[in-house]
Amino acid sequence: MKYNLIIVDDHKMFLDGLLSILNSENDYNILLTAKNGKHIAKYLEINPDEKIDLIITDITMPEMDGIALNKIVKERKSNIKTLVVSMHNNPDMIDNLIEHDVDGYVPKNAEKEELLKAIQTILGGEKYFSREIKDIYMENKFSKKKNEEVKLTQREIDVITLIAQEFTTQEIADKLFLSKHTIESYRKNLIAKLSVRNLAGLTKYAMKMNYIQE
Amino acid sequence: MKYNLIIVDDHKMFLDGLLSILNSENDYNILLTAKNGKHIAKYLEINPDEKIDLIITDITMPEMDGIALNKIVKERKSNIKTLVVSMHNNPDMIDNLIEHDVDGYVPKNAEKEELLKAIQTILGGEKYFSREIKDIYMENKFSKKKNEEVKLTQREIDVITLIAQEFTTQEIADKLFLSKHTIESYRKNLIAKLSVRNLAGLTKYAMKMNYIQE
DNA sequence: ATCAATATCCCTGAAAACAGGGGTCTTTGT
DNA sequence: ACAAAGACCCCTGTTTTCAGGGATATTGAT
Repeated sequence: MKYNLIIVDDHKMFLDGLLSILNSENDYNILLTAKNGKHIAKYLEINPDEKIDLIITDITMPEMDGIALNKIVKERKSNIKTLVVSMHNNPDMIDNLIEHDVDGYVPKNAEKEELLKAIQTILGGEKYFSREIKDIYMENKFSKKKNEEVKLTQREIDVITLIAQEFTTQEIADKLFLSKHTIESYRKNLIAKLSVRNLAGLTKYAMKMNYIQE
Repeated sequence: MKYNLIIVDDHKMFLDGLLSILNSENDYNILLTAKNGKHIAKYLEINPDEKIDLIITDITMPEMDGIALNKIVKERKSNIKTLVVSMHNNPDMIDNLIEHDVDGYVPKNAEKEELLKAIQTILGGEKYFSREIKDIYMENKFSKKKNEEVKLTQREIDVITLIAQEFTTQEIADKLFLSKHTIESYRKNLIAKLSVRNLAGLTKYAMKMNYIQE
């Protein structure tokens, strides 16, 4: 009996690569491929009883990315394993995935052999993370300890986002229906919390955290 | 007689994808694959007389990226065609490639058929760019006209870099052995030139231009 | 030789940011 | 039930930014 796999990736050529690797193995049956997580989420909803063993997914995809997909799968269908194959090694993404019980993570520049090993390991019930990914995860956890878990409230995120979008204090106050003084307080707290010196530091933080895109 | 191709990409799995696509065609002989442009540049140097028809390359790679590789190939071996296959659609990268006579550009999310068409077109002596890439290129040229080529002097780059690194005006003045007033003038000019509103805008520009990494 | 671009410096006044305090009220967890 | 955390507001005084005008000296290209 073959394992049923689903592959999600918005890069056609990469998909072809994965397919050619997996088709040369006999144990895997590719149920479905898709360009984004939304298709898969829908599919799982419509076919609740189908036996699906593993979903292999990229991270950056239009509409619904791999982070969101993994979250949904683990919340609704925790018996389905998930393996992320991505070229991104953003520590926060990795952290998010691991917190949401992803079963494995292999970078896209990994050897074919490692990918197959990851799949086998995961289907065997264990987790598989590439050395590189483990290192990034640990490094991140370690340095987070030093920074003493800087966590912003939603309101603070609102304010820092607007600051990074080049709005003045008064404009932000108007937008949020708050007093100018309140915004000044938030800015002051943000600068202290994030250990930066001024607007430039706040802006960089906002970019790093993807509060703004530009 | 087969065409001799070289493929450069640091993502093993993607390489496998390309190989499986191209091996199923009979016209192509894959001479060599590599993980970065440096290997290829070396290879071309050592084997100056080998008949090479086309180099297919990614853009982001360690050591020597696709931009640099294309430049070198076109400068030293202009008879070798180059095709970029990348998921990046940064207008400046595309612009750079086209200025340096790249023969084609196909995004990684293109269909297999489009890739093959691109290769055939290029080997036939014409250029091939995906609709998407052409659009980005034209859009960029068009909007550049509007923005009237914002070009910063080296000194301005120095100043904006330090600003984005969170230094105060006085600190920047000290570092550059200039008066505080001079830095203020530079900042004023930068804000005008770049059509931004404040430090946040300057910081974002500096990041976009890679003046700072963080 | 000359002209444009660049680099440098200065001033004023208004607006904004910043440091460092103060506070109330509501929500949330235990 | 009560403490902690968050959201919200205010004040004073200093520093910095920003818009708007200047100016001069050097350099590079035509």
